[in-house]
Formats: sequence, C-alpha cells, structure tokens
Amino acid sequence: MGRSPCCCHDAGVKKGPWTEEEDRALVEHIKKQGGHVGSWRGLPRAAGLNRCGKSCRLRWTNYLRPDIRRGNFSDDEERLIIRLHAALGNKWSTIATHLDGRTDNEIKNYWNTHIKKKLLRMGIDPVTHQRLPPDLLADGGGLASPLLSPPGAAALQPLLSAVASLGSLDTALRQFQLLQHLLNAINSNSDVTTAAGLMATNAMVNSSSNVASFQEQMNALAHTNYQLPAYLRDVPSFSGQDMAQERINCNNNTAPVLIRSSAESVDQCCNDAALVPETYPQEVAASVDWQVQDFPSLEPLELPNLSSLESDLDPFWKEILESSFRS
DNA sequence: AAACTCAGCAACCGCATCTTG
DNA sequence: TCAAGATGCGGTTGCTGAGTT
Repeated sequence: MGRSPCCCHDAGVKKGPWTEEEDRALVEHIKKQGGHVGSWRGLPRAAGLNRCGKSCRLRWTNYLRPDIRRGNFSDDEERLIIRLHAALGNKWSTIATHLDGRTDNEIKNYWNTHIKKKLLRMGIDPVTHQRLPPDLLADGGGLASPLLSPPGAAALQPLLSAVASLGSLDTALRQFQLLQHLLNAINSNSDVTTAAGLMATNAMVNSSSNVASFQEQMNALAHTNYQLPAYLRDVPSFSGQDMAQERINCNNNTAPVLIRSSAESVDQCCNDAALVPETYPQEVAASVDWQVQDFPSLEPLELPNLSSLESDLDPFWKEILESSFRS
C-alpha cells in the first residue's frame, strides 16, 4: 500500500533534540497510562507535546524507556553482535532482542562506528564476514591500525603476506562472495518469502534458458569445502546459527535448495518443518557483481597456517580471521 | 587560541509491514 | 478482500564535542 501522510511534515511540529521538559512530559504521560502507550499518533496531543508521534515513539524506545541499559558495550556483547550480524545481517531489531537493555539504534550505531571499522582493519568484509580480496586490502588489511594491538598486528603480518601471495585465492574468494551475495539477495527478496512468491519464482526460473548453466555453477559452489564459521556454530540458544548452517547444508546436498526469509522469526524458521523447495532465480545472479560464467571451476581453499597466532591474538578474533579464510 | 577534522550518537526520513474496519 | 491508518525498521543526516593542526 501507499505511504501514509506523517504528522512530522506538519508545519509547527518541533524537530531536533529533546528538552528535559519534553522528556519529562513524555515519561509522565506514559507512566499515567500505566506504561502502556495506546496510540503514538495521538500521544503528543494527550501529553501536551508539540512533537510527531513517531518522534515520541523513537525517543521513548531509544532513550527514555526504563529498561534501557546505557554505557559501553562489553566484550561479550560485542562478540554476540558480530555473531548475530554474521547470521542475520542488518536485522538490528532482531539482534537487539538478544541483548538485554540495548536498542536497535544503539547497536546499529555501535556497529557502524566501532565493529565495522575493526573488521575492516582486520581485512574482513563486515557485510559478508568473508576475507576481503587481497587487491582490496589497501595496507595489508590495515594491520598498522592502532585498533589492533601491536602484538596482534605483528603476529598477523606474515599471515597477510602469505595470503597476498596466493593468486588463486582472490578468485576463490570472489566465488564464495558470489554465493554470499546470492544468499543475501534471496533472503532480502520479500517476494520469495511467500508460497505464492516461491511458486512464481520457480516458474520464472524454470522458464529461463540459462537455468541449467547457472545451477551447475551453484552445484559447483556447493561441493567446495565451505563450512559455517565456528564462531557462528558455538552460540548456545541462538537458532539463527541453524538457519545459517541450513543454507550451507542445502548447498552441500543436491537440489532442491531451501530458502528462508531472514525477516522471519528465527525460532519459527528453525522449528517449522515445512520448508519450501526453491532454486536460484537468474535475476539474482544478474544482481551481483560478477558474471556466473566468470567462474568455470572451483578449487578447495587452503587455509593458511595460523599457528603463529596462537599466543598473540584473542581466540575470538583469531577464530573470526580463520573463518574468513576458511570460507 | 582559532580553525579544522573526525568520531560518536541522537534523531529524522522514507519505505515496508501490520492492523483494523 | 481491500484500503487506509498505525507502527516498525533500517539507512541516513546533522549536531556536538574531542582531538589535531
């Protein structure tokens, strides 16, 4: 349906930072309602605020809510965010449900200002969680960055040099990134999350003359030694890992490929036995950076020797690095 | 001390999805 | 079933303060 008009566009509605008086008015009004907000749209008038209802909701959910925990993120929280993001992508609200007292906005900001940069400096693509191709590593993965402690950076230097010397790795990485892009594209495509959409997509795919060659490529990808990174496998009570592994498992078997909606409830996804068979739409292949024909064959990847890292790098970050090479 | 740069974060915007009549 | 309204979500913007030149 079309977009509804928003009161935020009304002339005279205040925007910008909230004052203490406005905060107090909003909190007191919601307290009066017993903590229950009936209609956000009607709230500003009822609370005597010259604000958009949307703005009130945002202010409440991101700042004024009593159960919000502020302050720096702990290491555990940071690691959990990385694991969840690797499995879910930019599903900030879903990620926020796994961190007590943290809001989606706060996590998103923390990701963009801290974690993303940290991963980039380690030479890991923060979107795909795969190793960046060597030609994209401006300074050997940014290991001279102050974010990496000197001992860790020193330990990683020979590793990065070894990677840079692996000419075939670049191609292989691109191949895996292609797969990653495909999975992401499929998961972000709401049309294939419904049975009707799946059937329509199947019909579209089956009518395409290039399906066979594309599926051959996908099967080739499926028979490589791709494994779900361990840092995604070892998250207790998080079903998303199963979802991610499920995608991989599907590729390791013969067709049909099973597709899940990333927007779907994680638990619901994993408990639901009625999986819908699907094939990869040609349009998805066209949406990624590389042509399928550019990847005629695949060689198993060799994992560089990481033994030199054993004593110098935090096990979690070491695992992330190892996983980015492995995958 | 002033000007400039940049990181961090609160808040906004527009679209998607859900709810309701 | 459909349309309109309400809410949620994720990307983006812009302000602020700290650090640097």
